[in-house]
Amino acid sequence: MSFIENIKEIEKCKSANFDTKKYDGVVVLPPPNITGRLHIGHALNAFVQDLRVRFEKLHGRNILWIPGTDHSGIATQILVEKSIAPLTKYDLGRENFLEKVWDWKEKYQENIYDQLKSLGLLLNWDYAKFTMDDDMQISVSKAFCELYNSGLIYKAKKMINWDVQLETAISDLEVKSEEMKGSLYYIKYDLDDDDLKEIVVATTRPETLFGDQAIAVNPNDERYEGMIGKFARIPLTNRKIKIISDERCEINVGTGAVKITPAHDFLDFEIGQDHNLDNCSIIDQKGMLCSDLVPSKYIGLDRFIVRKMLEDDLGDYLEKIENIKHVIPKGDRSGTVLEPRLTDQWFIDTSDLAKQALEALKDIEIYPDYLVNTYKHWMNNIQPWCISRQLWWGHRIPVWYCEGKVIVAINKEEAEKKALKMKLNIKDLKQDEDVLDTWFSSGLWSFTTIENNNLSSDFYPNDFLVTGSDILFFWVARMIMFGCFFKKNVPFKEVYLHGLVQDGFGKKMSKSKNNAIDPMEVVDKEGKDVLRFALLYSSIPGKNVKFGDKNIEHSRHFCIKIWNLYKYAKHHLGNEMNSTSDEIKIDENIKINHAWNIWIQNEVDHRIYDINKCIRSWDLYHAASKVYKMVWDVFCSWYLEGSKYLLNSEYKDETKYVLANSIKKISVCLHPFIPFLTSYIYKDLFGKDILNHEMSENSVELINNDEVNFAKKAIDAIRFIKAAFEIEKKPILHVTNNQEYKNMYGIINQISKCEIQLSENAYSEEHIPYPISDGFLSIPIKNFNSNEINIKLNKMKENMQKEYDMICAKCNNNEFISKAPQEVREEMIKRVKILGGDLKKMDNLISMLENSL
RNA sequence: GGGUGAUUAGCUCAGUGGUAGAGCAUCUCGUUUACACCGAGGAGGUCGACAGUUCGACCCUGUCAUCACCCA
Repeated sequence: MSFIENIKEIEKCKSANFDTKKYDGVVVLPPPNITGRLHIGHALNAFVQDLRVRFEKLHGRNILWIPGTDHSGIATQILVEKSIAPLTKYDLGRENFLEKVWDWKEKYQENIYDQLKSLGLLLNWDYAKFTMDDDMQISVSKAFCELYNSGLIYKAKKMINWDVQLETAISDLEVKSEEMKGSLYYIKYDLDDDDLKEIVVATTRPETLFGDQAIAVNPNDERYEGMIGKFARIPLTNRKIKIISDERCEINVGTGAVKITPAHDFLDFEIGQDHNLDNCSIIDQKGMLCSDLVPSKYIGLDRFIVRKMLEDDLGDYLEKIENIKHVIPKGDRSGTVLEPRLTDQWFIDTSDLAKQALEALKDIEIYPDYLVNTYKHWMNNIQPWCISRQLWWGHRIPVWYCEGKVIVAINKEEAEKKALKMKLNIKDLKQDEDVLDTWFSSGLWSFTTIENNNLSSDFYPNDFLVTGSDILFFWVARMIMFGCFFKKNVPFKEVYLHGLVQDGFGKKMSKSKNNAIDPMEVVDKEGKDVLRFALLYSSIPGKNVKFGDKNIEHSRHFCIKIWNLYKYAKHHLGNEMNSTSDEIKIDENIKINHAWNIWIQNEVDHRIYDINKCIRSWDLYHAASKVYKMVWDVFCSWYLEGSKYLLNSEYKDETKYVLANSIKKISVCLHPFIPFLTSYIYKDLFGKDILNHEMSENSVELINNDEVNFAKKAIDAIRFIKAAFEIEKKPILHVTNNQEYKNMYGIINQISKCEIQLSENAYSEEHIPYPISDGFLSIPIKNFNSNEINIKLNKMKENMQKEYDMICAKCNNNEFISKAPQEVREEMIKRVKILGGDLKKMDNLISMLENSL
């Protein structure tokens, strides 16, 4: 059976049991939208959390990990509207349309849940929540009322960014500025009292000229000194507008004179307020021209069409058109050019919330930490948050209107009660048509999930939050603001923000570019563990994740390596299986004597401790790469190879113990990264569920092991010589060393495939003596090309000499001697001694070879 | 315009005030013993540029260049 077949079988097994009545903490899954399928970013996000949940479990903490989905107002509504085409939502009416959305929700929520389940996560499905569940909706209404009663929510007529395609207001965060090519139109306005004089205004939006209320110039602009206070006439309609002066008008832009259309531009609005100008709107919610200020031929036409028409219609009034590049605000979801509009909207006054959210930083660890600055910067420049949306799908704003009065209540019954108290006619009670920004309910997620699952309030704050760095402001910041306001405490103790998953070349994954990797396809083809390790091993903190087939291949190779490690262990430990329980019996009291075994136990313990430290600080890339090194480079390439000798020696029993015990520890350490494979290995070898294992957590110092160092250096040297000189397959290694490292000869022999002989004299005509620290290797060579060897040896000597000279120069530098720390000086002196000795040996070797020619 | 980060091997990226690292790719050699989905070895780098601090800088500090992201 191939590895893939094996792992597919293994992954079919249910993950080890994790049923517990008692939880020590709560973590929430960032709820995916119900818009479709999971993408690779969801997989990364889920794996990171699952890693930590398993890690904590292995350290004795049971974390309740709560799944859920998000109703995602705008995105879902767009999709459902598309799905009912050619009908429109207006054809169905609000109630019928919403029924369609709920059908959609049922279908896609199940889809998403199935996909999450196929990733093999420790989510507890009994606690799953949807942002629009009845109880969650009540929580949202309550939160709205509380904020309203505290004076933090208010309704106001303000300039907001309006999406003409979606026909709704959006928040500042949903605006994406894009640099585009555009035109600057220079338009002449006749002066009212003097037909011969004119004022030229530069604008990028000529179609708004019908809504002009003034022309502004800078008070310091000498060109227009005499014109301030006079009147000009709008071309085509001849309406009179005043020429005003305002410092916000930039002298160097265009002609220095700008038209002021308070209803259609943020700055114009401000200027208009200060100069008591009217706010006549001439563009409707669809981006069409309206209002009786507009000539009838343009009414009902799109703003861009009118712009084009005006290029002709303005005739002589249009002085010139200049090509420019400028920044255009576009809707994040729809991609259409946004229209600043003056409308009634609900806002949250964020200034106090932001203050608390900044103070809260002392109670939250943000990883990677440089994002703290980004967070602070945003909080310090925060604006009121527009929370109302002119959509149908979402949390309906819990506000009722009755006989001109405003009633804020958690539901209709409460609103009626209040209306009756106010002696109003409840027949006139009408709820606000708008819904809330999706992020409003998301902002409450950290505690509404706890409360609506009837969990103890002790579970707040959550242990941690893992999410994408792209929603730091949308979600993380809002959760912190809301957490501090509603619960008087931060929502979570730690936040880990991972990057976006991009393709192997750093490009955004998208269906149109055909570079998207579907996590479900990878799971089908490669297995959950392979996808998981591939993603974890690619996610460098603070960077976007570059992810391609190479990453998957690398991960697959690693999983196969582990599989083969297991096969080796099974083969050598197999006969130690207890026939009844089918598990390896480990004698805990066995005495470990051989240096190779002593070394690996210490090495593994030390590395595991180090890896755990990385995991705790959310440095998963380094944790994964250290895991990789421990398994491949240390355990398989060194220890395992040596154990092949030991398992046939007098050290057989202790070696079996060390092999089994190390694999046990390594499996547990690996488990959060590669759960299915390790569960299987652990269960098969040790007969228990891996998640019931408890890791010990002592800091372990690396102990220097001279014997092992000697063996490794000897093996390195033999390998080098063998490769460099292409000597015969089984050379004899003469060791002039004393008996100190005798125990290592078997291992050296096993790994380097050399025969070991003790020899008093390293120098003889058939041998190349090669210096290794604390001894000599004497390697016999025959049929060698002496010229080639000479070149190689001299090159080696050159390198040694270079290093020797450098260190000598350092040691002879008085300033170095007097200023460098003692340990560095000692290190240099030690190295100069060793290098000096090696150089002498090398010299001897070279001259000996030359003499023998 | 403001902010944050980056610039290291052909590619993707780690890294540390004291001799420059990994994976992939490339080249050479090697399949009897967990693994060719493997093992051994080689080649390949003025660590973006210029100053400064330091006994010593790829690392710290400044300036500049280029790139990326975020906010206007």
